[in-house]
Order: sequence, then structure tokens, then C-alpha cells
Amino acid sequence: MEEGLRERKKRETRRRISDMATGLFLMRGFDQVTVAEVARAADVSVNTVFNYFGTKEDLFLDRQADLEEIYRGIVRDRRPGESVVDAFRRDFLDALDTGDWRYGFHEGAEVWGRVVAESTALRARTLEIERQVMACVAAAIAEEVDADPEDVRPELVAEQILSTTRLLSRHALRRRAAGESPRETEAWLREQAGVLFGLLESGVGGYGRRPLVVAEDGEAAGDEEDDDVEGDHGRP
Amino acid sequence: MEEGLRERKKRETRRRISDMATGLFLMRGFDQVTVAEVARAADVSVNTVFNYFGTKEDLFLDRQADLEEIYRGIVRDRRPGESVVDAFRRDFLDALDTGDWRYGFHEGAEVWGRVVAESTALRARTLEIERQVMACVAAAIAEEVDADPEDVRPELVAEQILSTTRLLSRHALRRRAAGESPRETEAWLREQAGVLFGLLESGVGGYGRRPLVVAEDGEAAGDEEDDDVEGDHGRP
DNA sequence: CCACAATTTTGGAGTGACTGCAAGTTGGGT
DNA sequence: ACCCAACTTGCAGTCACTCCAAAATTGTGG
Repeated sequence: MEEGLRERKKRETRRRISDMATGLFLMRGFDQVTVAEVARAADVSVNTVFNYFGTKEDLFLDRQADLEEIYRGIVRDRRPGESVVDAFRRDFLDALDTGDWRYGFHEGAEVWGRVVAESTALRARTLEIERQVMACVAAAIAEEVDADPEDVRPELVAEQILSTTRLLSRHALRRRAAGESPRETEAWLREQAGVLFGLLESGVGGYGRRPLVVAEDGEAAGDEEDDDVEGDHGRP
Repeated sequence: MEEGLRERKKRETRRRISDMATGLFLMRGFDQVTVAEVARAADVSVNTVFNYFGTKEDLFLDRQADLEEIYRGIVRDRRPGESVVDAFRRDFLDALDTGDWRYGFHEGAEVWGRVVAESTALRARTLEIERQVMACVAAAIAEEVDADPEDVRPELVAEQILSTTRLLSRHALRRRAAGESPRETEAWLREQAGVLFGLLESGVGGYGRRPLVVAEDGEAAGDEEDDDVEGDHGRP
């Protein structure tokens, strides 16, 4: 098991294919590059490409396994006094500091984001991956709180948290793509992370509540702009 | 514009193609039916099929426009005193009563769900549709509360609500597919809708909080089973 | 009823992802 | 050196989907 020549070659080949592919995709766009071209660039046959990667999309998106492992760790290793939401918020803010690839803050993320956004196939695969990661996080949470298999709450919590981070990442990419500077985007993200995670914690129950009594005949049903999410959930 | 012969024929053709397609898909599964077969069954050429439907998946899933309109209505027509979450909960419970198709409670929904679940292409398209519907709901909410275009909260609220209903539908389909009776599933759904929407309202902030002091050396970090989500959001 | 234009349908010839198979080629153990 | 297993390759084929130009159909004005 000393890492034979065979194993090394396999790893190298896989790597070479993946690198050539991502390079071409980033340069010319996903749909503008054929698998045959990738194969030629990596100096292998088309069949070999499909031997290593199940689909063309996987050539660009094959971090799913890593993601699942990392997220499992976040849930498992949360600190004393931390809820699951707390743990993910901390991780998100840390990632913001370190320019982690997961949330799309790293160098060149705008290009990557643009390539994904422009290809329906890649967008679809991204969603599917997110779904699977969600299921994985839900399982991790369920295991941690030792929940009944019938209990749906872990899934809900996972879904809520991941939609929050996904939302933040998406806006980050959009802003960077629109030409905003990394500094500005980071500041904005830090602020919005506070808002959104706060909303997550305290609940969205009151959002957009329509007033019981129509005001003075002025506007129909406007909301206060500043603090329209209150803690009261009682319904009359 | 008296509904000429031409328009009627077009509508009929489209309908015929769609019906034949869904029939075949439900009977034999999405991947086991080719577009050519659908075309033959509908007595048109393959090109005509693609003339009416952009992709094979759209032959099975073309309610998106309806969905968006309905959801817009739910947001717009919420009653006095109702928050957005309230409005969607009410709609969900109503749908449960009426066997509405949107959440997969109608007759034959298990078959439909199985067909979708078995095809990666259909699953992917479903996710993409859900994403677009989400964006639409977010826009509706933003418009209703007259939010700043920069404000991300409407998107978060939309995402949260729709993941809740989606979660409920998914479990409903799974249970029906597993052979549970409609009655049982409905009862379960009604109960879970209460739990999940409640969690949405009051926030998931405390979920899975790890205790500050490890208990007595018994188990490591278990949670109370009944009410592990409290209203306190303060972090120590 | 007859051109004539607009629209729809169709056939045919691609392209590109992906599969299955049979025939090489290569690495590792004997 | 020899063999087996794993890996690679070429080839033929399927299927979704596109582009284009030639019918076929429908609506319109004389």
C-alpha cells in the first residue's frame, strides 16, 4: 500500500483532466467547451474522461464530498453554549476573514460565479448538490440532538441555515460580478450576515404583518421600514 | 380575435402532446420514454414537440407560471393581521383540505412523485423551478412591504417559507409512496405543519444548543426532547 | 374562387453528451 | 519472462436538441 505507481498515475490523470477542464471552462464558458476538447487538452480519450467523472458538470463541480465533511464537522464541533445556528454563523464569519472557497469569497470567484450562472446545466447541478449537502447536514444535526427519525425539525433547521448562507454567497457573487470591490462586499456581507442570522434566530413570524386597522385613509397597508419583525406571534 | 381556427388547433395540439407525454411518463417512467415516442403518440413530428415545449422535462412540468401567479396572490391577498408566514400556513392547511395539486396531495400524487424521484433530469428541473418560484415570491414580498432593493430580508423570508412547505410536501409524497393511507398522512401533515410553521415564527436560534456545563458525567451533550427551542436568543 | 402572405409543420442533416463492448496497453505480483 | 487485473482506447450507437429549407395549412384581399 506504499502508493504504487498505478495509484499515483490515476491521481495525476484525474487531476490533469480536472485542471484542463476548469481552465477551459473559466476561459470560454461551460457550454462553449466540449468534452472532446477537454479530453484532447488532457491528452486522454473521451472515454477516460467519463471513466473519472460521471458527467460533464462534475468536471467543474466535484467538491461535494469535501463540503459534506466540513459541514458535518461544524455541526459536531460546535462549542459549549453554541446552537447550531451560532456555529454556522461563526463559521461564515471566519470564512469571510480567511477568504474560504466555500462561500465564494476567494480570488477569482466572480469568474467562477459567472460561468455557473451562464450555464443552465451547471446551475441545475449546483442545486442538486446543495440539496444533497442539505440532507447531509440534516442528518448530522439529527444525530447530534439525538432526534427521533420521524422528527422533521432537523431538516428544517438545516434547510433554513443553508438557505441563509446560500443567499449571502449568491449576493456576494452578484456584487463582485457587478464590479464592487472585495472590501465593500465584505463589509456588506458582515452586516447582512448579522441581519439574516438574527432573523433566523428570532423568527420571521411577524414579517409583513398587515395592520388590523387601516390607517387614517392615507396609504393602504404600508409597513414600518425599520423594525417590522417584532417578537410577538400572537394572532388575534 | 374571435379565437380563430388556427389558435384553437394550436391549443389542441399542445394539449394532446402534453397529455400523451404525461400518460406515457406516468406509465413507464420519464427516462424510459423518448421524445420520438411522445411525438408518435401525439401524431406529430419530433420538431413540433420541441416547437411547443423547450425541453423534454417541460412536457412533464409546465405549471410554473400558474404557481407563480398563485403564490403572488397569497402574498398580496393576506388578511388584516396576517403576516406572510400566516398567509402561507393558512394556504397550506386549506390545500390540505381541498386536495390541491400544488403540494402533492391530489389523487395519484404518489405515482407522480415516484416518476420525478426516479429521474435525475426531472429532479434537477424541479429544483430550478422551485428556485424561480422562490425569486418570484421574494419579489412579491418585497413589493408588498415596500422594501429597499438592497434589503435581503424578503428573499430570506421567501426562502424560509417555501423550504417549509417543500419539506412538508416531500415527506407527504414519501409517506404516500411508502404505502401510508391518505388519512394518516393528512393527520401527520397537519400536526407537522403546526410544528414547522411554529418554528419558523419563533425562530430556530436555540436549536441544538450545547449546554455550557457538562452534566454529571452521564451523557455528553444530549438535548431535552420536548421543547428544545426556547425563545431566548441571548448568547453568553 | 384564387392568388398571396403569414404561420405552422415537417424532414433531414447535424452536434454533443453519454453508453456498451471488444480489443489493446500497462503495472504488479509470481 | 509471464500472467492477471486494471486501465485505456476506438467504435458504433442512442437520445435530446438545433438549424435550415421545403411542404402544408390557415387567414386575407381581390
